[in-house]
Formats: sequence, structure tokens, C-alpha cells
Amino acid sequence: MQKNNLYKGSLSTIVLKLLTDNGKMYGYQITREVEKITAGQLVITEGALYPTLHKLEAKGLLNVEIKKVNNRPRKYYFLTENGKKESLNLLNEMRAFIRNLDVLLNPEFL
Amino acid sequence: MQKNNLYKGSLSTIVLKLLTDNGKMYGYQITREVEKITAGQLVITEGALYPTLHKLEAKGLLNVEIKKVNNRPRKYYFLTENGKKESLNLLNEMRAFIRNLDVLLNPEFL
DNA sequence: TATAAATACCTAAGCAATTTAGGTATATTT
DNA sequence: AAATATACCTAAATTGCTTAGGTATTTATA
Repeated sequence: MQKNNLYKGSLSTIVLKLLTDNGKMYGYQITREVEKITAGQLVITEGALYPTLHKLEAKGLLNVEIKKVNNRPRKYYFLTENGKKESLNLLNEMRAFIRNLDVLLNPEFL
Repeated sequence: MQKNNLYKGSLSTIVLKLLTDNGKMYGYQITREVEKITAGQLVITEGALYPTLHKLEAKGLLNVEIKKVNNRPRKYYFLTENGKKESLNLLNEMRAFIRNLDVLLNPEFL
């Protein structure tokens, strides 16, 4: 997330959106995917991501499935039913947030 | 800012943008203006705003001018030269931020 | 073939931007 | 007269992150 305060608060929503689109993902994969989608502009630090995944799991929004790939464990996360509902809510909040920032940056279009 | 984590980190940029557009503003006026522009969706708490104004002043980005209106003091804030430069920087960062959130929410348009 | 880089997970202290919950005081509306 | 709006303020607590570590295996490179 690197130096930019603006992203603070958006990580959970971003994670839920990625899992909505991709079904199952593991932590490291999430960091790669976000960098890819934003062309390297947004880098999720692991110190932020892993605690967030654990928090979403503790809230009952995510479930985990551990798979061994190349003899190394991967923790695949996927949305619970509650997670799907909450994902929709948070995505709507984020859309409203973006709209509000847009009008604040361009008040002449009011 | 009410319950929505997303706005965390955006307050300084919003304040600088308002002062860029309006020249001089006082704290209470800023809270009214943001509510007006966002149709009541974004409410700046005073506990967030006043420390932010003081911080921006301490950084040399804002100057203050106290005026008595109806026997009550108002503190009008306005951008310094450095404040104008920093405002442009932060606004560009915010535009990049919005673009990144947009592609994360709509990766199909990549 | 040794070493570095990538993959894959993790935690904990510290920091910064908020929220929450107060406070003071005057002007205006009900 | 009382409530609401105006107008400023602070400080403890909370929260979401950064920073800075840690472990271990696999793959690429010099």
C-alpha cells in the first residue's frame, strides 16, 4: 500500500471483490493479482494482507482450504454465504465512495 | 466520516481541494460544504477536521486569518504557495487512486 | 553449484488518521 | 425559555496500516 494513505480502509473490500470474481485465491496470489490489475501501482504488503484475511475469516466471511502444491502448503480462501452478502454491501459502499470523491474533485458538474 | 473506513486518509486532500476552489474557508463552513456537495453522504466530524487543519497549518500548507463575524471569531484558512503545490500533488494521487479502484472493481475492462 | 530471487506463510511493535466523547460560548429559531 | 445552529477546541481510544522482522521450500542465475 506504500506511502499512500488513501488506500487505508479499502483492503477488505478489494479482497472480497477478488474472491467474488475468482472463487478461490491464496494470499500470495492476491498480492500478485492486485499488482497486475493496477499495473504495479498498488502493492499490498503481506503485513497488511494476512491479518486482514484472518480477520475476515474470524468474522465468518471467508472459509479456508489448505492444499499442498509442490510440497508447500497454500491456504485457499473463498467466500461464505455471509461473505457474498457482505461483499455486495462493501462494493456498493465503495462505488458510493468513488462517486463522492468524484463530485468533490469535480464540483462544477453538480 | 461515519462508519465508513474508506474515507480514512482522504480528508487532507478534500480540504486542500476545497480551499483551492474557494480561496478562504473556515472549519465549520468546510463541514457544511462537504455535506452539501455529497448530498449528505459524507459528514466530516469536527474531531477529525480541526486537528487536520492544525496539522496542515503546522506543515506550512495553510495560513490563518481570524475574523470576527457577529461578535464570534471565525478562523479563515487559505493555501500558502507550498499548499498550492502540495494540493496539486495530492489531487493527482487521488485521481490515480480512483482509477485504481475503478479497475479493481471493473477488471473486465482491462 | 552455490547464491539469489521467488514463492508462501506468519507475527508484533509502532504510527497516523480517525472516532468518540467530551468541552466552551454566542446567535438564531421554535 | 429551550432547543438548535453556529463556531471553535482537545484527548483517549480505536483501527488499519507500515515496518521489520521470522520460517521454509522452489526456481532461476551467476
